[in-house]
Amino acid sequence: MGPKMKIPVTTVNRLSLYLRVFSQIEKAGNDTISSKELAEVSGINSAQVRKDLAYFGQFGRRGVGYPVAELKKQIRGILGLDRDWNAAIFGAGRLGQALMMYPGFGAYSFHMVAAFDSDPDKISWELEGIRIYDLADLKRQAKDLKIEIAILAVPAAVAQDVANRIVAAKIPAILNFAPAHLNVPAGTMLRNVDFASELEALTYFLQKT
Amino acid sequence: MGPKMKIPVTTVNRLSLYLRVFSQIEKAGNDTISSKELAEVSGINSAQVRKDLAYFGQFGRRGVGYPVAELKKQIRGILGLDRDWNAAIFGAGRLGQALMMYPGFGAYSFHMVAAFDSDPDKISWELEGIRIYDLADLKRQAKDLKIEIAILAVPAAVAQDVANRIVAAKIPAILNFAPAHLNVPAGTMLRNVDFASELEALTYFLQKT
DNA sequence: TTCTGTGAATTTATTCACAGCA
DNA sequence: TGCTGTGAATAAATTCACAGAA
Repeated sequence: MGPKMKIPVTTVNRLSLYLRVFSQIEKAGNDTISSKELAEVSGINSAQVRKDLAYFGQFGRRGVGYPVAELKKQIRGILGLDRDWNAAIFGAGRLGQALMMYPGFGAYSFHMVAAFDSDPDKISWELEGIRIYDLADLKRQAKDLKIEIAILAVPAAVAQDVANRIVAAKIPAILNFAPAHLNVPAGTMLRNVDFASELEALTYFLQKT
Repeated sequence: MGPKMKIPVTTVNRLSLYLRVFSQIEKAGNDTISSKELAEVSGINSAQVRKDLAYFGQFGRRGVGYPVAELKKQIRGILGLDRDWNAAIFGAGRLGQALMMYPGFGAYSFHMVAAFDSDPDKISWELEGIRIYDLADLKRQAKDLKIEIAILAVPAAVAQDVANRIVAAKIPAILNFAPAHLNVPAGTMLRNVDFASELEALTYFLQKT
């Protein structure tokens, strides 16, 4: 399968699901896993699993399955997790602070290099070894600290404005936690983590019971 | 369009997006909005917007557009946000505590009635007026407090176990914040909020720049 | 005219089903 | 035999394109 082939976004999302599943079943000790087994624990069709993996190479062996350790390493490589990424938190309010302390980030391949806020009472503080900078200094710090990912945890009302500054500072990716819809130019990567939206989908389906 | 028609999940997700967009543009003052305008700010095709809304009724007027206030009310009703939902947090660690304090929940239609943990140092505490109960008491409290939504913020390693207890306590919906893949029976609604997974998708696309 | 509501066409994603390798 | 890798079939979601109401 050629390296130029276009990969569906849904496939990329499932690759991280497979990583989760691996860390959950790894103890089980088998050093290979079949697409059928991986599919069952993931709640996905087995042909889908094979197709997802086949986009990136021939990792499996017919009659045997996939070597777990090797496959895990491959997926991490595909997702770009074989190196560290510099991230910064925007908004040092409650959510931002909780995210600064969240052990999950460090545990994966993310290095939290800074936080930004515009509240003078917060600026220059440090939390979990992460310094809080003035948002007004963003352009300089983004360059000096080589920030690659912006984690946006500001109130919805100012989210678009802060996003604009992030774009202007040439940070190429934003993970948005604010319950707001952001418009960013094509060159900027954007993903949303919207609790409220997920809850709203839950209540829609709950209603129909 | 008949009420028996099956609604795509993607449509339900977009309905909450439209609500976000409304609260962002409401100040602009116009009392109607066209599918084209709504599509533009939402980053969606205008036929998609019309189709999404048409699943639930004929809310628009040809040549005019959709009445904003009315449409907003309709969407809230469709999503089940015209009444309150009792939710409880599972896991009173850092993430759980941050979620307990998160103003967003109350602001929408969610009422946080309890938290659960199994750490004796945390049990019986209260945070933001939310009492922390012993996880062992879940079955009784779930019934007494009429918990309808479980917000899971425990470590990944115990997430499946706590999810099993939630299912056993007959709570019909789970919003999972743990970076773990959960298996739940068909009668239980499950949605995942996985920061790490979103970051991993970002790095995949960042790599290719 | 403008803009909705919606069938038809298209694109994208998932699942089937099987040839071929270990 | 057991399982991958992958074309072909199917299903689902999106977009086009236009008839018809205001």
